[in-house]
Formats: sequence, C-alpha cells, structure tokens
Amino acid sequence: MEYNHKDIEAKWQQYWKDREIYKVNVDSSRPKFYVLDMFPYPSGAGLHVGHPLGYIASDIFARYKRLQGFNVLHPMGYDAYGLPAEQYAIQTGQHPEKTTSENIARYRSQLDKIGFCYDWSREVRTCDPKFYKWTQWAFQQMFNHYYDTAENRAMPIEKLIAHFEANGSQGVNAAQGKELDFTAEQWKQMTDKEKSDTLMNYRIAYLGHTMVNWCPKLGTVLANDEVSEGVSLRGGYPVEQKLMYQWCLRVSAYAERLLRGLDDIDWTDSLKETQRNWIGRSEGAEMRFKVAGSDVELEIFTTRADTIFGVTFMVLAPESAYVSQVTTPEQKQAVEDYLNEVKHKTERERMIDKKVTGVFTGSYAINPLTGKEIPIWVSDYVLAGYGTGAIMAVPAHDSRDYAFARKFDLPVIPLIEGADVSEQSFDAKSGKMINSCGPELDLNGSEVKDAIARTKQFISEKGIGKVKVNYRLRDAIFSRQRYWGEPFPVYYKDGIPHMLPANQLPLLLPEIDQYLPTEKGEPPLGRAKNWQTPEGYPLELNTMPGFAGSSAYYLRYMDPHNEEALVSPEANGYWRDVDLYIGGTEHATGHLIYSRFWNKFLYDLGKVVADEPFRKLVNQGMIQGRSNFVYRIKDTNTFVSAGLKDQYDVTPIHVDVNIVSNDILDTEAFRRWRPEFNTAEFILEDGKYVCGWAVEKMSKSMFNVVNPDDIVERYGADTLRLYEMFLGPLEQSKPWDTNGIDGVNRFLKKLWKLYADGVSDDPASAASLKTIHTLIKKVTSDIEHFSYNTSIAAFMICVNELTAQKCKSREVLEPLVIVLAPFAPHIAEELWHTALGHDTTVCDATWPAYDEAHLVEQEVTYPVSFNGKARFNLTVPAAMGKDDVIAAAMANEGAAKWLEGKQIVKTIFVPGKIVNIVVK
RNA sequence: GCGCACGUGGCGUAAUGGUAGCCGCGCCAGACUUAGGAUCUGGUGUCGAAAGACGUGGGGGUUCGAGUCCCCCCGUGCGCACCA
Repeated sequence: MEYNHKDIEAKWQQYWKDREIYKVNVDSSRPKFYVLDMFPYPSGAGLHVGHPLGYIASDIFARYKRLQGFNVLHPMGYDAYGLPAEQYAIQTGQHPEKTTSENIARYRSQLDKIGFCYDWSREVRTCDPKFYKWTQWAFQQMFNHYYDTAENRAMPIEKLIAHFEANGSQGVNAAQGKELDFTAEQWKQMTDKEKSDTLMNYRIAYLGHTMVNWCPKLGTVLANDEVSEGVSLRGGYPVEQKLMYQWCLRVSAYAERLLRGLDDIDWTDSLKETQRNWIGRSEGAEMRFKVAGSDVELEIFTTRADTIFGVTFMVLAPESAYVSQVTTPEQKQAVEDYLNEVKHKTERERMIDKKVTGVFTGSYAINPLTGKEIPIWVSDYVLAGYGTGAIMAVPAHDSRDYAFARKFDLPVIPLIEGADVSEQSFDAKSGKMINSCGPELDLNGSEVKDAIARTKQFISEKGIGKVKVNYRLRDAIFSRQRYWGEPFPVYYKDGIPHMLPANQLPLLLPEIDQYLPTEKGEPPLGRAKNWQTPEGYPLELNTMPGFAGSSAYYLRYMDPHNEEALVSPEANGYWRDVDLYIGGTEHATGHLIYSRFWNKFLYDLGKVVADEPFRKLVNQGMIQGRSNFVYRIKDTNTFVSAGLKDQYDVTPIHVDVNIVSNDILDTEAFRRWRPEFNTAEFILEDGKYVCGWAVEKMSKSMFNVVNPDDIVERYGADTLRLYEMFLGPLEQSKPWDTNGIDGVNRFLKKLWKLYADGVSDDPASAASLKTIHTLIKKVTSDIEHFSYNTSIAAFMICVNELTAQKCKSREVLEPLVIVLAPFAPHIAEELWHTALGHDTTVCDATWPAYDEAHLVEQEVTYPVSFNGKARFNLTVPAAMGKDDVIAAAMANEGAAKWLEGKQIVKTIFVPGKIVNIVVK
C-alpha cells in the first residue's frame, strides 16, 4: 500500500480533536513544562511557509517533553490588536473586529493542517474583552503604584502619600520624573489638581509631558522600538519629535532589575547583549555648574569626571528648560531662530545631515574646580531625553565636542599625555593625565581610571555633584491616537484622571462610525457616542499600544477563563513561568523588554511567583524567499535562459516560483501565467529554460511566497514539518527552497515501506539494536540542543540501515515510532495503531532510554598517524588496552616504513579514536 | 563609530581539538521498466591516468594533531548609534 498522507493526516487530526488529546490541566503529581510560541498578529496575507518554522520547533519540543512524562502546557492565541486591520478599516469601512476574526479563522485552518499539539481550549485573543479586562486591570495597578528605590520594588501610592503628609518630599525614595522639593505643609495646601500632578511624577503609569515620536501619516505616537532610522517600522512613514501629554509607563524604574535579570536566564548572548545595549547603563557623575551673574545652576551628567579641567564650553539641548533661563537679551533673537530651525527638522533629517550647528546663549558657566568662566551654547547634538539635557564639553577627548569646538573656534585643551589633538579628538579611556591641576585637586600623572574615581570622590565631598548611574532606556509611551486597541479604564473629573472602579472593567471598546480622528483632531474614540461614565464624566480618548496586550498573555494561558483574576495563585503556582519560549529576534527591544517589565511589576505585587517570565528563549531564524528570474530580451517577448543571458541585452523579471522546479521553468505554465506572456518565445540551453535566482524577503511582489497549505496538500504535514527542520540550524536565517523536499518525503515513504508487511515479535539482531540505540541517543541529545536538522539526518540513516538489515522486529520499530512522533506525529500515530497494534495515542507512550551496551563496538578501526598524518588503518578488538594497541600498530608492516631510522618521541592514544606516534 | 554573530563542494549543510565534507538536493552512470513529479544500485571537493598532492575567507601562533583554540586582517549579516 502506498503512503497516503492525506488519509492518514486527516484521520489522526480528527482523532486528536475528538479525544481532546492535547488538553491539559493542573496536575501536581507530575512535573510541568511550559512551551510557548510568540503568538502571531493575524495579517490578511495568511501564513507563508516561514511562519510555522518556530511553531514546528516548539511543537517538537512540547511533544518530546510530554513523551518524557511532563505535563506540558502548549497554548496558542492571537495578538489581535494592531495597525493593519485599522488601516484597512479606514479604507473600506469594514470593522477591524470583522477583518481580524476572518484572518484568525484563516490562520487557524492553516495551523490545524500542520498537526500542532496546542491546547486550543486555552486560546486567547488580545482584542477579546475577557482578555483585555486584565490588560486594563494591570494598567490601573501601575497607576496605583510607585517604584520604591529603597525597597527596590513597586509599592502602593498610598505609602508615598503618607510620606508626603508627614515629611513632604524630604527623604523620599522613589523613581521619579524630576526632583521635586516641597514640605509636608506645602503638600497639604496643594489643590487636588496639584496633588494629582505631583503624584504623576512618581506613579508607574503616569500622564506626562514628554517628547514623543509623532508619526503624522499614521496619526499616532510610537514607542522607541516602533521607530527605526527616523521612520515608523510599520509603513515606513517619517516620524518627528513632538512634546505631548501622554500616558507613560515608568519602565526606566526597572532598568537595573531588567539588566541584572539577564544574568540568570538562558537566552542567547547576542539577544542579552541587544537588551543590555538597549538598557544602556552608564556610570558617571552629575555635577552642578554655577552660571555667572545668575542664581541658575546647570546640572550635567558625565562619565568622564576626570576631564573637568578640559571643559572649554557647555552645551544645552534645544528642548532644555535651561535655555530660556540662561539666554541673555542680546542673544535672545539668535537663540529663538536656532530653536525654530531645529524644531522644523524631523528626526530623520537631523540624522541625515550631521551638520554641526549651534548658538551661543550669551551666558557663562563657572568651572567649579578652576573658577574659570566658560561659554554656554545650545546645540541639537545634545539630547534632551538623556541625562540632564546639558553637558560639559571636553573637545580634546570627545569627537562630537571636538567637531563643535572646531566649527565655532572654541579652545581645545589636551588632558592625556601624548594625545595629539591637532586633527582629531583623543577618545581613548586610558593614559596619564596632564593639565589637570586646580587649587584643590591635582590629577596630573594619574591614570584615567584613578582620575575618574578621585574626581567623583572630590565632587561628592565638596557637594559639587554626586555619583550617578544613567540609563538609555526610556519610559514607554503608552497612548496611541488610534481606534483598534484597548481603551484606557480612565475618566476625567475636573481635569484630574481617575481610574474606573474595578467592577466596571472591562471598559468595552465603543462602536464608531468612522475610524478617523475627529474634526477637532481628537483620537477616533472622540466619535463614540456617550463615551462617558454613568455619572457623565468623560472617558479617555486614547487607546493602548500593541505591546499592552502581549505583555502578560503567557500568564493568561495558565488560567484563561478565570473571571476573578488574571491568573489564580493555584494555576500560577503550578505553571510558574515559560520554560521554553520560541520566537523571532525582532522583539528583542520591544515585547521582550515590556513583558519582563510587566512581569516584574506583577511579581512586586505578589500576583505572580516568578520574577523572570521566560526561562529559556530560542530565536528561530527568518525564512527568506528564494526568488526566480526570467530574462526578457529588451523590446521583445523572447526570454533567454540564464546561462546565455550575457550575450543579450536583457531585463530580469520575477517569475512565480511555483511554476519553476529546480530552477527549470515550466514554459507552458509561464505562457499561461499572465496574458502578456502567452506568446512568449524561449531561447533554451540543453533543451531547458534555466532561471536565475536570488534570496529576497518573502513577499507577493517578488512572486516567491510559498504557502504551507500547498506543501501539505502535495507532500503532507509530516513532510512539511521534517523539511522545515531539515533546512538548517533553527537559529539561522535561510531561504526557503522547495527543491530538496523530495529527500525527506522519500524518507517517509521508505519508513512506510519498512512497515509494509507488519512487524514481527522476533528478537532483533545486534546490528539492528545498535542502529536503533544509536538513533535514540542521537535524537535525545539533538532535541535538547535544538539541533533538529541533524536528528532528521539520523532518522534517514536509521531507516536505511534497518531496511538493509531487513529488520521487522517490534523491539526496534516501536522505539523508532516513539522518537519519530514529535517530528512526524501523523505517520507515527498511524504506525503506532496499525502496524504496532496499540489502541491508545502514541502521545502517551514513554520516551525510550538508550542502552550503551548495544552501542559497544566489538572491533575498532584506528587511523594510525605518524606526526599527526594518518598513514594506515588498524582494526583491533574494542576492549584492547592502550599499550597493546600501540604494540599492534608498531607491529603492522606499514609501520616499518615510517619508523625507519627514526626515534619515537611519544605515543598518543585516544580510546576508540586515534593512535598517533610522534617520531623525529 | 561601538557591540554581537558568521565565513566549509554546484546548493542546503555535518564534524566532544583526532581520517574534513555525515545527511539531503542537484548532477553522472546503471537496473527495473513500456514514460513516472515512481522505485532501486553505484559514483560525485580540486588537480592527477595512477600513486599521490592540495584543500574549511587571508596571514601568523599554540599543539604530536586546528574547520574547531589564540592574535591580526578581509568579507557578510544583525543590533545600537550624536547616550556625553
């Protein structure tokens, strides 16, 4: 009987579904294992063959762990809020909910065909009110907490209020926007609005005036990770900086814990490094510079306190509050002109032309160590959002300051011995200090490292400044001026934001007539009728960003139907954290930071038991497209084969990869493909039309999209699963090339044939036992290391050997089916039932142990080397000891030739591996 | 500029410091066949008739022995990027 993948796969998928084979429950008698995929955004294009790569990898691991006796949680859901559905809604008037659920249905049917072991009873959708109730709930908790820097955790805001009532801002230990200074008396006299504004400086979810990435084309603000090189990640539209009053999350309060937490989790070094870069910890000092003839003091941040004697000017960011304070009347016009010029440049323009620009404020600061007056400038190379938005410029040892000093002809004082600063700055962080002697501090002769430490100590003691750690990580901007997102559970009373009472959650997303901003420029929710509380207070018009719903979804899978809590303590206590998380690197600085932050916050509240959500993380590589080209001779409808194209003047044209096989074009299919080609003529080579190829992104416009449904239809899900894994190492990006799939398909057919006339109960031969135990050992270790491609090679070798051995023994074939089950579950289930005669699912089998006894060789063949060069092979009994093997090697007639007239220096013997004789 | 990966046949790739190229694609030859997108057998790094020599981006080093470890250079990919 032929291997009929269609019947087999349909049959067993139905069987698994009917019997709820993959449904899991808390079971404290068994160890748990949580395998998670990054849930997809259901786009209108459906799945292409690249999407399931990670899902197949995690499915194999989940099935493997189950066979090992673990209670495996392996859920799937949808990240359903997002821009594309809303953009589509704007164009068509179609409700995003409708588009989204249609796309989800399509995704589901595609996923179902691949034979995943998801527990679909736990499915979540971020746009489902039952789900986003808990997104809104978490936001309210963040509003009601501040980050206590003494306790190093989030604490209820009431504790902070009590502190203010007793002591004002004195001695407060809280992560904050800016340093405030008020007494208990002043606090008590504040109006409600003033109190609210003050508390916003501390809340973890807060309203703040911040510089945001504003994307006019999308009509919304974007988070830093949603912007790359000055354009939006979605759509590629220009982004500009704008000061807006927005909801923000105080992620920065968790910077140190997010950084430290990386040390204890099993992620790749490169991903950890990406997060470390993004968090960007730098140790330095904050220093105050008095402004001559004024009460104003400039506070600056520097990592190079040692260079204080080389400060020749100060620079303020254009947006800095200091600018208006220090600008003199004479310079007012020039400064305003400059600020206007800067403001009209987008982020992108600022990055493209790195022209050095700036303006003098007219004021001078006083160097606290030398007492010298130094000019204060404004320039856009200083960022408002980092440090204090003001710097001390040391042109001799910072290339940016150097460029500025040269442009505006400011002095450059070298501070490190041997530094030549006539052409460029000397940015090195080592060397001996010179020119660094003031009335109270002498750094001359010190190493840079020591000089930094001594200066920090000096300024701390003198009260000029203090040691400070700064992070690049900014607070997350949490408002979006869009429709298709979670509404904020917030209403406004006298301009003060209040949280809706818990019993009014979820606050449902209202219906609106058009998915556009209102005429007044309000977000789309401004169109909603009766968008107010029962008491008539207006509700918030912004919605939450995409990362809100994806930040805690892994917790919801643990207890998806709980109406009382995000997750019950029982469910959370059992499932704890994700043991294996598989997904793409593109989330390194977005989702994977926000999720960790969100989780740590819930951990502080005692709502979850694990401080880090994702214990082990594997990044699957991207599957790129492999495009094919035909070459049209200019101004003709004649196409020339790739090997001959250089003889003509040709235009390459993308051709649908589905009518190309092994780079050979199906010319008839090509004529039918598009009307303009139905009269196409071909210049062939060796009777064939050979196409060119290139690796590109998989996309419709390149005609290189391969749909998994087509592969499943033709070869079956098991072949698709095996081939995706066989393509190469999981972490590596690689192009999809359907050529080659025949190899794994052939393997399944051979396996099928091995079972064609049933299994026997006869004992297996030693050779067959060795074959199967070698396989079990190899596959077990490969799965643990996610080296699935080499496992599949091992399966092929195993089946070839068993076929050659004519092995029919149950003793061998049964473990073979079990270890194959994670990779090719349908054929394994079929063989398990029909050939091996079991009546329960193979999923409940037990992963076989391998027995080294079957792997022991009777004889070993050693390559005998002289000075590392292999000269002949020597076969000896495997049990033979070192000295006897070497004696046998020497006695071999071939050895005499190599030993002639030479002296043996030493012998090297690696059991089972090598015999090497070193001579001279 | 800084950081992190990576570089092996025509292609995808494999090699706890121990005979480089397993497995697969493709290709070549053959078998069975009355044509199939079927199956099976053998071959397939380069040069050479062969023996053999040469071969893992380039150069150096450690070692009896290096694709693998160390240093320098070149190239590709990714991340961050006026972060003081």
